[in-house]
Amino acid sequence: MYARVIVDIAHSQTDRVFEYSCPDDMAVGCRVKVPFGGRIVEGFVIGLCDTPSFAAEKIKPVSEVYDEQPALVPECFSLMEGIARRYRVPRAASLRLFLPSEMRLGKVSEVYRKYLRFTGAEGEIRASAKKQLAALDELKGGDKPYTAMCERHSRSAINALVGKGLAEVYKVRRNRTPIPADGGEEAAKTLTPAQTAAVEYIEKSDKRVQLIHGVTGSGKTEIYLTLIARQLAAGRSAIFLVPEISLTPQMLGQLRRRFGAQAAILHSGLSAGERFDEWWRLRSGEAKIAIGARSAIFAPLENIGVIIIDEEHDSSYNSETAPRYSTADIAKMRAEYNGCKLILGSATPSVESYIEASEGRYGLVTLTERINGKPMPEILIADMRREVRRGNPSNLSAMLRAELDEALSTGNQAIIFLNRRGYSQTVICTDCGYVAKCENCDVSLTYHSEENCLKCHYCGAKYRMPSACPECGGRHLRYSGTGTQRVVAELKELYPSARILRMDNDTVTGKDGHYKILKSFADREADILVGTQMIAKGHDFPSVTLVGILDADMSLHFSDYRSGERTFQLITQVAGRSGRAGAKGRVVLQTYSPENYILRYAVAYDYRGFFENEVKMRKAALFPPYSLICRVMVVAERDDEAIEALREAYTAVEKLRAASPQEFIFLNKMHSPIKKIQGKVRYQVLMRLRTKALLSDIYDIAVAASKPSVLVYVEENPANLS
DNA sequence: AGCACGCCGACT
DNA sequence: GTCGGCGTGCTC
Repeated sequence: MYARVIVDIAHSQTDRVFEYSCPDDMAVGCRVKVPFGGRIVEGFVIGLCDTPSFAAEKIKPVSEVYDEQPALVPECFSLMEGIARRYRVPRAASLRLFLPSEMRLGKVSEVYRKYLRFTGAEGEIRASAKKQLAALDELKGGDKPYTAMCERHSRSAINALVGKGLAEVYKVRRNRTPIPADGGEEAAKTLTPAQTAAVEYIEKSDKRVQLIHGVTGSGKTEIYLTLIARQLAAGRSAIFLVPEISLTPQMLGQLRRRFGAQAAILHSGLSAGERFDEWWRLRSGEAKIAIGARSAIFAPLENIGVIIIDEEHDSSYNSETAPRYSTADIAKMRAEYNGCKLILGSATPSVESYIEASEGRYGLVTLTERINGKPMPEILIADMRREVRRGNPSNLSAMLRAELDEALSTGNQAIIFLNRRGYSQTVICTDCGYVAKCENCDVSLTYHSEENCLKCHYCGAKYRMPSACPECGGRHLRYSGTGTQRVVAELKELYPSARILRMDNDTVTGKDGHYKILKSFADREADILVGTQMIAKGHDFPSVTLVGILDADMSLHFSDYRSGERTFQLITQVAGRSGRAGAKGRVVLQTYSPENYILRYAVAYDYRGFFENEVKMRKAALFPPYSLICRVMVVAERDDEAIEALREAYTAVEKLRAASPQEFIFLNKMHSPIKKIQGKVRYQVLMRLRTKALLSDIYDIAVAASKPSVLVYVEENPANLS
């Protein structure tokens, strides 16, 4: 028997199948150790054959087999090919996605618990061997843990029994299963007519992908859970994906209560051992539901009955390291392979997905009513231009302050949203115009008042806050642009008795930091929560009646075709935090562009209106999905090497354009908007293409232009252009 | 990716 | 005369 092996070396030159002789009981999907060019490396058995296709005398034997049960499910091999081809990575790199990282290099092994069992064999025990007799007697009453038996009867006695064949040791894998079901079991809730209709529609539909567009609080989760439960009942498994930030203990506890040990959780907050065990519970079939962030799409499940991607518009579903896969793409491949549905859910679907649904390629479920029947909070627009004219230097408009007064005096809570951490965005010298910049990155530094220092938000470097301008020695350094720390300072002055909590990257520390702050706010240990993007995701705060959005414009004026979409999503999501249970909520939206159409649609909760406008705009201007924006990034330590690689890539793309000029709407090479990050220079070839026809050629160009010292990679419709 | 094999400069 | 630089090439 011969094993067809992919060695675990992610390099184009080793990205081939190697053949090794192996025992006849070898199984496809096992991890093995094999001799490879004078050393031993890990590999994956991707196939078996009886006759080798390589000179038999050169074939070596597999040196070690890791897994009793193959770690890789059969589906992995078809996905491996798909990913390797689609994203131009070696097959070893695509196979690594299917294994938890701690499983490679033998970092974590399984934890076993040894048990003793009476074999039933007849054997001689002298009457004087009292300990052995007593131990055997106990064993006859049932299997016992090995260590406990040793303590009770001494190890020598136990080993003597084993030696005589009267008892035997067997191992049971012990699971380090995280997040116990604390509150017992939770029964399925009765579905509303709208939810029932949604489940029925989805199950009857013949479309592979289903989009659920449901307003905040419309009960999407219960639909997901019902779909999962029904697949489990049919003997199939399920994958449930949420953005990393939504994997809160509350959310996981809810799933544990509902599905018990059938749910396995895969996420970065777990210890290596926990993650390993949860993974094996899925692989062995003990658990049937994989819950996690993006990477859980690679869960080792067979016979998948449904795949769910909640908050499908969330950008965390795109991988930022090679292979730069889109989770929905992988999910589609898996849904196709398993013949199951892929459910995409969101209160603000991505324009791309909604186009697919509105043109009939995806099924579409629309939920317009909230479960509790409460209307969506009213969104008021505060015109900040008028505040400036009135001479209000504050970051808080008169309208927001009046609403804050009201909320606090009635004993309710408020959330203030501002997507910028730190105290001030930058420090500028009003004498000479000097702006403090990072030495490693081409960005201005953010002032942090708590540590009285300047921080770089791209590389984390800290600098001492200068007392005078380093350029001209001037003493007039001005804090320009507001961050969360400054808002907190301002609120403290205005509301000295209010308890204020801040949540951003600086206050969220440790794996539960995020949750701790939210819990403390939910427990009413604070009156006002000031935070960045991370407060926008679906957490329920029943007593929040006011949400303030300080600079709704910030994302609006980026020169990015998705800025309108992002702004709409952000406002809708943040607004959804207000008035979920009790009194009617309010939202104050501060802006310098109150007439902007994106804001108008957001205020009216008019997704359709926003969508139709957006589609018209993108069609007319040929923006995605009516074109493909493609960026070849060149990142290197040395400027000359980067420029050389950039030239090479650009010349190759130009050659493509000469051959098919009709494909190109735009092509240029340039510095990236942020010229340097973490000491590495960044250049790009930017292009807009009519179709995906040339995409694979572009990937080839990037592979060809990269070197060990120069990273060259392709981004399709990049989420940001930094 | 690594490691071997292989051909040209400064050292005991 | 040797030790060692890292350029090319192979790994079942």
